[in-house]
Amino acid sequence: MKVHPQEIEARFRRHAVRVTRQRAAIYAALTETTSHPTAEDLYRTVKRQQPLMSRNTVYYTLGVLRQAGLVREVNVGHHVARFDGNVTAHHHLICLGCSRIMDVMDDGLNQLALSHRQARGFQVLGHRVEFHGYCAECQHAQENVMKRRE
Amino acid sequence: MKVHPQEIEARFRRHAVRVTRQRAAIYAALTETTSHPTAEDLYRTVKRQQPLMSRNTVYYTLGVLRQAGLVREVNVGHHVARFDGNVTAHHHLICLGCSRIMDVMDDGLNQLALSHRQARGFQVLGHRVEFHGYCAECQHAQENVMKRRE
DNA sequence: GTCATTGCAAAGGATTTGCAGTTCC
DNA sequence: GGAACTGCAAATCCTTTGCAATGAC
Repeated sequence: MKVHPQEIEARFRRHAVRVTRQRAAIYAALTETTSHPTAEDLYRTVKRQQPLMSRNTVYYTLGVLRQAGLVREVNVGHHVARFDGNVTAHHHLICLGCSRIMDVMDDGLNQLALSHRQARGFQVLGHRVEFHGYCAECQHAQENVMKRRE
Repeated sequence: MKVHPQEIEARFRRHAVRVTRQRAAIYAALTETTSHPTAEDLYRTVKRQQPLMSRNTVYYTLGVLRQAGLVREVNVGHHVARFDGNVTAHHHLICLGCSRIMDVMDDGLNQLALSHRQARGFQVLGHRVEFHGYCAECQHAQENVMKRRE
C-alpha cells in the first residue's frame, strides 16, 4: 500500500526515528509491496533510486525500524535453524528475550482452518501458531534491571 | 521423550532411512530434549558420545530426517530474514515450493489466546499463524511434471 | 559390490562489525 | 555541536559443497 512521503515522515517522527532519504526510501519500498522482501531485495529495489545506498544501511535501517515497531520480521528467529523431534501437531511459545522455544499442546489450535476464499488456491498441508512474548525468567531479569535503576 | 534404540531403528526403517550410529545418536538427542536445539547444539551434544562426529554429518542427517518426516524445523524458511511493512495483526500462507508468503486477514485468528495454565508464566505479546503448503502455481508446476512423466 | 553416508576442508551466502565521513536535530 | 546515520571494507557466523574413505544393505 502506497504511503505518502509526508505520512512516512510523520510516522518516523511519531516513533522517534530520524528522517533520512535512505530510510524513507527503504520504508516506502517495504510498505508498497506485499511480497515480504528480504534485505537484499530491498537493497536492490532502493538502489535504483539511490545508487549510493549500501547494504549496511539497509540492514541498519531495518533494525531501527523493527525496534521502532514500524516493520516486522516474518520469520522470527530466522538466523539459526531450530529443530524439533516432535512431529505431532503442536505449537510454540517463543521468547523474544532469550529465544527459548516452549511447546504448546492445544487441540483447539490444531483445528484452525482457512475458508476457501482465504486460501486462494493454496493447498494447505498444515499450520502452526507462534506466540511471541517473554518467558518468566526474562520478565524477572527485566524487573531486576528496573529495580537496580531506582 | 526418551526413545529406545530399537524403536529408533524401527522408525528409520519404516521411513526408508539408513540406520547408522551417527544418525541414531542425532535423532536420540533430538527426541530426548524439548529445547528445540540448533544443528550446532546437536553437534556438541552428540560429539560427546561420538568424538569423530562432524558438523557435516549433523547437517546432512537433519536434512535426511526432515525429508523423511521424522524431524521438523521450527522456523520454516529461516535462512533469510523476510520483512513486512504491515504491522497490523495478520497471518501468513507460506509456500513450501517457492517460499512465497501471502497475507491472511482473519479476525478469528486474531482472537486466539492461551489458557493461563498453558502460558506457564509467559507474557504473550502477540501471536501469528502460519499455514504451510503449496501455492496454486507450485501445484500446477507439480502437475505438469507428473504429466510429462506419463 | 554398490551406493549412500561420513568426515575433513574449503567455499558460499547472509548478516554484523569497525571506522571515517556525513547528516540530521 | 554532538549524536546518530551512512558507506565501504573486512570479519563473522551458519550452512552447503567437493571429494576421498567408509559402512550399510
